[in-house]
Amino acid sequence: MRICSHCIVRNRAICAALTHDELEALSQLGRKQRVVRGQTLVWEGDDALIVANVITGVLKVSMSIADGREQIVGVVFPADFIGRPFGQQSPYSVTALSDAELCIFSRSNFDAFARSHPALEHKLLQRTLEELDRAREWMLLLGKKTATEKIATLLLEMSSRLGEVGCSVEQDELNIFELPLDRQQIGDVLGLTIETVSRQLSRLKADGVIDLPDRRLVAIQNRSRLRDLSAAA
Amino acid sequence: MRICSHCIVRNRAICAALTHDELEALSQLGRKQRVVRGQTLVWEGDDALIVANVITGVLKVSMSIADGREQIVGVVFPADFIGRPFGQQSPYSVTALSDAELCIFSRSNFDAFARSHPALEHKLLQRTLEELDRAREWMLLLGKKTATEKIATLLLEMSSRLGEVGCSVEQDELNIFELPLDRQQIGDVLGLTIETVSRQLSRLKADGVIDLPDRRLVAIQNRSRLRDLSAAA
DNA sequence: TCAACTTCTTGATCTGAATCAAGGAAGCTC
DNA sequence: GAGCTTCCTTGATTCAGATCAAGAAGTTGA
Repeated sequence: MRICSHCIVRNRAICAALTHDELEALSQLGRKQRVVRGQTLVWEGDDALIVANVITGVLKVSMSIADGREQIVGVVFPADFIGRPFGQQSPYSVTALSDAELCIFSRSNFDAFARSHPALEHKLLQRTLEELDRAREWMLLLGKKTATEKIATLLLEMSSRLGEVGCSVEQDELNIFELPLDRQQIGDVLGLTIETVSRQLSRLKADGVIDLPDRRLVAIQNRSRLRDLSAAA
Repeated sequence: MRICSHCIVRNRAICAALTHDELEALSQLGRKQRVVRGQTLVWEGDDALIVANVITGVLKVSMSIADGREQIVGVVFPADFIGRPFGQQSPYSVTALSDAELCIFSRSNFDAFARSHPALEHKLLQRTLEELDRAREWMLLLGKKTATEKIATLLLEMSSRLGEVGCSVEQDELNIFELPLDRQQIGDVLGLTIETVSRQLSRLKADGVIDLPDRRLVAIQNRSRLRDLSAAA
């Protein structure tokens, strides 16, 4: 892996904190890896052996209860960081929602490198703080929002997160996008059943707030109405 | 503030990362402050002007929706860190649940100090990663657990968190403890109403799993049963 | 000691979302 | 292009927890 300078997420991933030489050193530790949709990289409770940067694709972070109930606790996009540095076990599973390309490191190598490169740790800290903010925002959604508000919030969030693309740090709010989640997974993100998700989406479509050209596509037709429905702060 | 060496949380707070001289320097930036129960240190959406270490007392971190619905997204104990470093606004409020003593810093001073002391940033990163793990664990609870499971999980969590005390890094699981939350706040942590909380607690008492000697005290009488009820992983 | 208040408990009823139950539509395979 | 399979939608019914309502228990203060 000696191609960081061509990496399409180089300006947005945590690697952006490093100098040319440092980047070269880090790249020696990592390797590029493709994963296919459905593949699980890390299992909940297993030793946390790897960390990675996402180059392309979308992955889910999930936790579950012994009887099989599952909650998706994070959705990971290009330029995001995956894994649990400085921890022996991973408290969650990480699974690809689409085919994806990762820049993967052994956790112990990465931990050591990070400890000796404060600029990288600083970026990682900022990422983790942002991730914590997002997790807490989602706790508000899970604990207090209605099904309609949950769906509206998710659609707006997806529109925004999927708008961060390529190398640029800029982002757009997309008005038409492909959901990286099927209906069951939407339910697992929002704490709803698949039937409730389907009904809510049908109703938003019937009300002309969105259109659903096919199973995965969403077109936002009335963003301000959607924002009202989301009970955003 | 030149008394860090006598601080009762010195071994457990993030300051433990610092040498004697560094600690001296940091202490010049901070001041000790008392807050009373109910006092709000930081308001959701306001500029994030301060950060702090908790010396004694318990505080809540909360987020809310415009119509007043509130979700408690974190409970902060002695030796924990409060605030949103490296961010302009605080996305959440921080309010004292009991009288408390804090070691308080201006955020900008703290940010600058942290950036030039990697060992401190490293500790802060570890804290933030642990906090993120806890937030995600709570997302599983909010999204997928029943009222009984939620209450059982909270009681076990409180028993464990309140057992981390004083200067020592050791901890116990307490079998009798005082809840730092009233019934409404328990509801706001768990995504339940006050009535449901009250009913669930009454039922656990009737079943002999716990005792409730008064409004705030909880005695765990059958921990393994409580653990079963919590649907722990 | 009592009045006013706050907090908590308990009961009755309601309701939003879950569950149960059929189908329908889109993709794949052979 | 017939038959699977997977995913999604829609309808009927149920139920866990919310809401509405009343009072009990504890607290504060004169």
